[in-house]
Amino acid sequence: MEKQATIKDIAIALRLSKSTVSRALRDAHDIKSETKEAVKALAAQLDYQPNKLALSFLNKQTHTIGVIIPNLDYVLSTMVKGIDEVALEAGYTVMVCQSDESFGREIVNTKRLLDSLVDGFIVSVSSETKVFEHIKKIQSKNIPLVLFDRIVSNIDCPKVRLDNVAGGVIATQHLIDQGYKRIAILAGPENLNISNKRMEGYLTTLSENGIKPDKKLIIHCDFNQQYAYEATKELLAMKHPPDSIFTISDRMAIGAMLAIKEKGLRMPTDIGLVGFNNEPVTSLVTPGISSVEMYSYEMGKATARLFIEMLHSNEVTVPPEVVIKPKLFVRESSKRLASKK
Amino acid sequence: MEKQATIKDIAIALRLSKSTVSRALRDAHDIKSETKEAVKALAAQLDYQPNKLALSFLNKQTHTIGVIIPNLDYVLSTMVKGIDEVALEAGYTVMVCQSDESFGREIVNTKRLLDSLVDGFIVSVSSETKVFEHIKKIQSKNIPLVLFDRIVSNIDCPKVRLDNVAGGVIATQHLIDQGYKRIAILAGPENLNISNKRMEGYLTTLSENGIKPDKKLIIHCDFNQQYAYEATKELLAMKHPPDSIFTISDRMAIGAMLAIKEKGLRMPTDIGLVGFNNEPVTSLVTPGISSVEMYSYEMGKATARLFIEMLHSNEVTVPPEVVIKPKLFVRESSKRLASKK
DNA sequence: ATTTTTAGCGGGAACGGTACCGGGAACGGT
DNA sequence: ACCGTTCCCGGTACCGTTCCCGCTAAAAAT
Repeated sequence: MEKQATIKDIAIALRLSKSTVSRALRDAHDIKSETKEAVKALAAQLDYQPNKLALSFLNKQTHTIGVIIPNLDYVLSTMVKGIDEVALEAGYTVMVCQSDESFGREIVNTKRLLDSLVDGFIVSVSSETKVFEHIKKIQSKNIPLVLFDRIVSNIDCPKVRLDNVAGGVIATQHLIDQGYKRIAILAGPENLNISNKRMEGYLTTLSENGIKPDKKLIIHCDFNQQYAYEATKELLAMKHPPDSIFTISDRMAIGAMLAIKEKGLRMPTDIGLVGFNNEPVTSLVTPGISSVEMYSYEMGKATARLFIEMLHSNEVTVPPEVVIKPKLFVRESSKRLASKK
Repeated sequence: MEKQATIKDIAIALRLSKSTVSRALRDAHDIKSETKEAVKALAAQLDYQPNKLALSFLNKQTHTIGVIIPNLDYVLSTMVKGIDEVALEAGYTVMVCQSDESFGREIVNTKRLLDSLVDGFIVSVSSETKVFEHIKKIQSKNIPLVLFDRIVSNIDCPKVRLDNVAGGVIATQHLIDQGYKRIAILAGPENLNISNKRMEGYLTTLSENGIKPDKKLIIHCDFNQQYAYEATKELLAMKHPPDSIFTISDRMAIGAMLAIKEKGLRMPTDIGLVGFNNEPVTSLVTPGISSVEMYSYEMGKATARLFIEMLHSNEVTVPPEVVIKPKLFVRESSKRLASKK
C-alpha cells in the first residue's frame, strides 16, 4: 500500500521478464496458460494497477476530453451533464474549464488543456471572443475539435447547435399569433452567433407577417438579468413602447419581467413576454414565462457522441453539423387569446 | 506542426546533449549564456513545448485535481466555479465527475480518477452513499483528500462545510420570532449529514423556545421538488396542519410553495415558509421565499485553498475543518410581523 | 537423421524529460 | 610546477509500459 506494484515487481517475484508479464496481463499471444495464471494471481494479490501515466506517455493519448465553456449556468451545466454522461460511458474523463465569459481566460484554458495533452476539445466560446487564433491552433495540431451551442461559423469542424433561427421564428410567430404588433427583442452581444441567429428568425418572421422592424425595438445588451431590466425600463419609457418583448435568454426575461411589474403593467394583457432556454424558473414565477426549449441535456449528449465518433474514425470526412430543433412552451406571459389553448 | 518538437530535436540541431538543452531551458546552473540564448531561440522558433505527459510520468504528479460531486445543481455549480477559480490560479486543472446521486457511479468515478493518477481529491458524497470504502481507499494510498459540503463525519480528513446546525437554528428561530408555532420540516434522506445537522438546529431551537417537536411534522423525503410537493400536500391535509414549513433546500421550498398555492393558502399570513441555499429563484417567485444563504462560491474557493495548502505542506497536521457561517435572507414568505422590517 | 516450424520467453529500445555524476579545460593560488 | 576550484557540458540511468527482435528447446516435417 506504500508503493503501487509495477510490472517489474511481478516479473522479479516470478523470475520472469517484464515482457512476459506484460503479455500475460494483456492476454496476448505467445504465453503458456500456467504462466498467465500465475501472473494474474500475483497481480491480483498485489493489487496491481497499470500505470496510466506510463501508458498515456507511451501511446500519446490521455483518454481525457477538454471542455471549455463560458460559465456554468443552467443551460451549460445541463449540457456538461450530458457530455459527462456519454464520455464516461465511452471511457473518457472530462476536464471542464470555465472561461467566465472572458476572452483572456478562454485562451489560458486552451493553453492549459493543450499542454495537458487532452485527446480533444469540446468548446463553446465566450461572448467576448471575437478572434479565434487559439481555436485554430487546436486544429493546426490536428487535435479533434467539436464546437457546440455557441459555435463559430468560420471555423471548419463538426458542430452541434440549436436551430436558433427557428427558435427566433417560433417565438416571434407565437407573439404575432397572439395579436401583438410591436414586438421588441432583447438580444445579446453583437458578435454572439446564437444571438444573431435568433434575431434573424425574429426579423424574417416580422417581414413575413408584413411588419416592418423598428430599430428602436432591437436592443443589444449583456447576457444578464440586470442589463435586461434596465433595457426594458427604457423600452417601456418610449413614446411608442412595444406591446411585447422577446428575450433571447430566460435570465433576461426575468429582468424584463421585473421591469414590467415595476411599471405596473400586466402580462399578457398589457404586454407579452417570451424567453429562451425554458429553464425551470420560467414555470415558477408569476405569471409563468413562455420560453423556447433547447434540449440542453440532449445537446450535450449529442455533442459528446459526435466527438467520440470523430475520435474513432480516422477518415477525414466532411464535418457534420448536428442541428437540434427547438420547441416553444407557452405560458401565461404571452397567452392572450383563449382560442389557442 | 506535424510533430511536436522535443528536447532531442533541439539538441541534435545545436549539437548539444539533451541535458544541456534541458538545463538551458530551465535557466539552471552551469550553463553559458550564449548556449542558453541559442537554445531558447531555437526552442521559440520550433514552438517547443515541454511534454507534460513525460513530466507527469517522471514526477508522478499530474497537476490535476479530481472533483466528485453528486450533481451540477445551482449550489454545486457555484462551488465548482469557486474551486476552478482557485485551482487555475494555483496551476491545477480540475476533473469534474458527477455521481448523479448514485453510489455506484460515485465508486466508478473514484476508480477512474484514482488510476488517472490525480494529485488529490475534492469530494462531496452522494445522498445514496452509506459506506465509504472507496473514500478510505483514497486515503490508504496517501492521496490528499478534502471533503466539502456533504461531508462524512467518520472520515478523518480536512473538511469544508457549512455550519448546518446554525442554519437550522436561524431559520427556525426566525419562524418562531414571526409568531409561528407549529413548524414542520422537510428534511432530506435520513443518512444525509447536512440534512440531519439542519434538523438538529431545528430541534434544539424548538426545545429552547419551549416547543415540543411533533414527529408528524418531520418529513424525510428526496432532495427533490416533486417529493416536496407531495409531502407538503400531505402535511396540509392533516387534522392539525403546520402553520409554517422549513425546507432544507430551495428546490424543496418551491415544491412546498406549489402545494401551498394549490391549497389556496397565503404566505405569510396562513403559512410561513423558509428555504435553504438562497438561490436566485427565491427572490423571483411570488411571494419571495426566505432562505438561508450558504455562500457556495466562497465555500468552493475555501475548499480549493485548503486543498492546495494541504498539497504544499508535507507535515502531517491535524485536519482542519473550515466552517462557513450561514445567513438568513428574509422575504415575503415568512415576514408576518411588520415590527421586523 | 536432419531440417524446419513453433511455442514460450528474454533482452533491449523507445517514449521525453530530469537528476546525478563525472570529466575536461581554464584559471587562480601557492 | 602542482593542486584545487570553477565553469560547462556530456553520458547514463530512470520512470512503467509495450513492441520488436532474437534466442532456445521441443515438436513437427521431410
